[in-house]
Amino acid sequence: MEVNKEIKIFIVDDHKMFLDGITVILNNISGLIILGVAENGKEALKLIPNLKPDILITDIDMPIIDGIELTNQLRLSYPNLKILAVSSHNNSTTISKAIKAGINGYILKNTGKVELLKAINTIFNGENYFTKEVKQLINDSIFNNKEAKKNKVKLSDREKEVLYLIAHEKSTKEIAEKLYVSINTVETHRKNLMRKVGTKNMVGLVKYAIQQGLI
Amino acid sequence: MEVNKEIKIFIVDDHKMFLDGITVILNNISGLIILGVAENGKEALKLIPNLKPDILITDIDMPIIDGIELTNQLRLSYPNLKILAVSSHNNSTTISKAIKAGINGYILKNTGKVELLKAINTIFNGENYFTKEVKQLINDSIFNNKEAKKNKVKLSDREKEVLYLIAHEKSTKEIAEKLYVSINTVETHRKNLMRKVGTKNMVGLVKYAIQQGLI
DNA sequence: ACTCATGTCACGGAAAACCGTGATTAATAA
DNA sequence: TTATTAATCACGGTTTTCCGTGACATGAGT
Repeated sequence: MEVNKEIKIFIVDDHKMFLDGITVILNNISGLIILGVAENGKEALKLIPNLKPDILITDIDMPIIDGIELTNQLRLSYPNLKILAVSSHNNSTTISKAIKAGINGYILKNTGKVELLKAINTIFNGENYFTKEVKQLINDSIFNNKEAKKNKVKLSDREKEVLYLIAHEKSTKEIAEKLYVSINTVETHRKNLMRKVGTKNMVGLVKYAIQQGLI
Repeated sequence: MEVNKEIKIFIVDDHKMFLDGITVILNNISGLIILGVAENGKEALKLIPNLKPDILITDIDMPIIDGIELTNQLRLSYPNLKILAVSSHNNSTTISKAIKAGINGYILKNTGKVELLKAINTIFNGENYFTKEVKQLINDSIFNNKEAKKNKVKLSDREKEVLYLIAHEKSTKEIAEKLYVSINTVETHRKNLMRKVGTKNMVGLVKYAIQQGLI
């Protein structure tokens, strides 16, 4: 088992215990290299230009320069730097700001090591990683539009069944036959689905179904 | 940073060097526990019932009882056991058999540690994990149907544009207005899209668009 | 020179989706 | 008890999608 790439990491946190803990954890994982650490944003800004890490793991709540301000200052100069925010609490305003600043991931301090590794791997591979709770908040508060409404509606079992079949490219007629009900009934379900989901056609329904993981 | 869960792992490989290597690597990662190892399938079948691992990492090519046979024998008795196949070569027949046997993941021996960890985390969380090359093979050979064709077709720029708008819930009329062409033209594009993608309606197009990351 | 893909447009008909409105039954929640 | 929901069905009308078929111009590649 060869190592293809080593991920160079820089960590910023004003809590020394946390800093030490995460450093030990990540140091014991080959494939990862801790290039350096800092206890505040100012120090981080000095060190990062020379060290050129792949990933910056930063606390959000820090004195003077917090994680968001740090991200803002780094984002333009280092567009390829992946920034993983680690925070002890999750309020939507902070998360919203962090996302706007351009972080690539956001996890909570009470999440396990397994998820930390997953987050690191994910953002290193160019994707964003947000922990489950944060995803929920994003849906609930930032996307305060159609999306939010989409996620609030409750579909009945029958409606889910119909939606599932729609998303599997079945026509109304086919669905009616499959469920042993009339075409009119299926059309009513479809209408109700569109009303609940907030869309005007099948395309919206399919997108919703995929987004919700119903297919 | 607390550890939520520890992942219990059992490893089978007839190459002792590989076995030692992977054991050392994984032992250095907290969150993972190597419960035991075996150099052949028979030995593994003896040890696994007592050790009850979460994840079995097994080589595919082994004498007497190979990884696929091992999977077949374990799958029924231990439905919750996650099995990660590790193989040095990737031919579609083997992969096909492995998937039918019920493995949860398939990676290659030349992949890095980072991906190994990703695979372990992924299958531990109940999802399947297949390395990129394997995914490609799956698409090319096993799903020798619509899916394969879907991934082979080339859409023209204009078609992609139309597909993008379709997936954004625009009607033919709206698309025609937006692109300054006639409705007939948009319908032709849509027809060609459906022909190329291999579907009979908008639902299939949207699913394709999402799958291809066009929206 | 010829073929092929692309992009444009047209026509007609069948099928399906879309929309509004209303109704019945059963079960459940307030 | 009353109100709400889920699930069922109906009807009529409009709009859109779906399908086949054909045509023309352009440009790139063989």
